[in-house]
Amino acid sequence: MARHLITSAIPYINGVKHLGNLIGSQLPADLYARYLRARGHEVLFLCATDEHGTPAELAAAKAGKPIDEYCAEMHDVQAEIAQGFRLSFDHFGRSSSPQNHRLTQHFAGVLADNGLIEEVTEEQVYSKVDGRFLPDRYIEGTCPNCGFESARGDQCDNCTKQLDPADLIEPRSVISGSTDLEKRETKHLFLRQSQMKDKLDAWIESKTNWPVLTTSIAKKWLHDGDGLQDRGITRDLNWGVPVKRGDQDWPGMEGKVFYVWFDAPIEYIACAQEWVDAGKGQDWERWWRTDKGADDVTYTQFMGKDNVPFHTLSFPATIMGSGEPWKLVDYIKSFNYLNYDGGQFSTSRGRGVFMDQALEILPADYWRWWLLSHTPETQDAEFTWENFQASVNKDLADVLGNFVSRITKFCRSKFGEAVPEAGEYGPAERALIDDLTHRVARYAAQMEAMEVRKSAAELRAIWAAGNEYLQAEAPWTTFKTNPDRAAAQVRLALNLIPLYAVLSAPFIPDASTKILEAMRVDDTSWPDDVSAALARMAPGHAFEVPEVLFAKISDEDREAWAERFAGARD
RNA sequence: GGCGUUAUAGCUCAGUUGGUUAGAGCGAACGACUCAUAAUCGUUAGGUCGGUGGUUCAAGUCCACCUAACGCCA
Repeated sequence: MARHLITSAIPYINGVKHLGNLIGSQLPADLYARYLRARGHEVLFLCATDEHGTPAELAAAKAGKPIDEYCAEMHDVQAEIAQGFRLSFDHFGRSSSPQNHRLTQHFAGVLADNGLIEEVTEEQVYSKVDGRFLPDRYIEGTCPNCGFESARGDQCDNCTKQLDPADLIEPRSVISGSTDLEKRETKHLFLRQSQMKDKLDAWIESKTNWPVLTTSIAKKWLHDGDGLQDRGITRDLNWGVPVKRGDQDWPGMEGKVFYVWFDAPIEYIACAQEWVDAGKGQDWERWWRTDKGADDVTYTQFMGKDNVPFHTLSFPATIMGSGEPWKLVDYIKSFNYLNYDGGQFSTSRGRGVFMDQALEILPADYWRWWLLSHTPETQDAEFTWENFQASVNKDLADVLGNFVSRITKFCRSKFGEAVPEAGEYGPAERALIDDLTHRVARYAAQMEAMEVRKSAAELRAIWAAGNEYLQAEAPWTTFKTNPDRAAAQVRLALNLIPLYAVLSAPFIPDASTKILEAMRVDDTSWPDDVSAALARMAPGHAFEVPEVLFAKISDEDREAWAERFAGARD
């Protein structure tokens, strides 16, 4: 029994996320959390919404709502969708929480005390009409290079030339369209990451068991060009954590907030406080303070590759720089991208399947299985409707669903809806148990190692082993000449069902529950002893033939969905 | 323009530090079975591992160049 802290990258607040976001962090994190709980470990699995920053402000403005109201609503929407996908967070927090405000200000304070914060004065574009500074990409104008009229301040979308807002002809605010812009001086805080480069470098070097995707990205940022750069951690915005030095005002920083990338990872810690304050647990420091019990915690983070720099460098710089005994991450599992039918998922163009839409058309288990069994672990992966339909129909409906169906129905017709008691197990049964013992051990090892696709493949092989056994032993034939022998075969095959349900629960929790209910099995303990686990349903144990577990996806459905999600959302 | 990633059977993907006849699932063909969601099980076919050259006793696995796709950056 060990203690595991697990966090998933926190999704941004401005809208429903697509399947690529889901498989890139939350879903594999959930798989791991469920597996570890099933093995009897103590798990704290946290996630939250990332609520600060300009995109959130603009999304709220577009929705015609105050920013705080908008975020509260979107948080509830995302929380409900997460529940719909059965993401088993112990708490789904908010980076805008008072706990995170205090903690973020605390970290900034101690970092400043340790000489790791620098005040820098720079010029930025200010829009008088909007009453705010404008980030580069929120300034538009005519491209000096190609004449394109909607070139953004950072780059022209037409000729791809990189631009400075000052280059634009007739620059205007994207927010209001106002051309009344000017350059103003503004002061910001920078986190002196460069001071900690060697320490971070040594730390990354020591993580020899991390995925190469994780370490290679970290090393690139550490060593490329001039090496790790200091990073601005404040912005001229209204919505965010007000800049304070601990609980003291920060002279010269009035009206400014911390940059979203500074406060977002700190929410991992604040979220544990929210978890306690919500009455769901107690003593969050036992998970986060190595001086208060977190020394024996194993902390694992899950994220897409775009988030790796912040988790391998920026956030550790914050933790290390504080000089306080906060828990550092032990393992970072990162993922590549999921592409949609030959291209990228696109939130802006509505291309691909979004989480709410996915749940509208199919139960969560279908998505969980396909996504997890195709997780982009070693390279970018590809979602196509043909592949989705084929995989789900074959794996879930045919291999697993039909297995449950065929053996329960056969038993019902020959022996009734209870486990038959006649007959003894012979060599074939012992061989199956032996085979499954090895397979379950391999499955556990893959899950332990967070090898998601390999775990899924092994689980499928375990399902198939039941079909192989039935096909080879053919109880329907045996029954004609030796009913007792058939009874023993059916008894073993029936017992495979709850075994499969328990093993499969991290992947397909709903189906697992349905199966166990139909089999009337309450014992969901992990099958450390496969032989014993296959005796869970004793002779005479009554069960019900379950409803069809997984209906197949028809060609008509597939074609309709492919068309619906090709682009231009709603 | 610079940097980086990827390119393995029709499809989706595995292939530790270079080492026997390159693997899996799906799809295909054929066969078996008929309990089951026309499901299952078995067998077979299919790849000069993007191209060229090089290092090595030995390269999908290292190096150079080329091509293609994608990504990041100034």
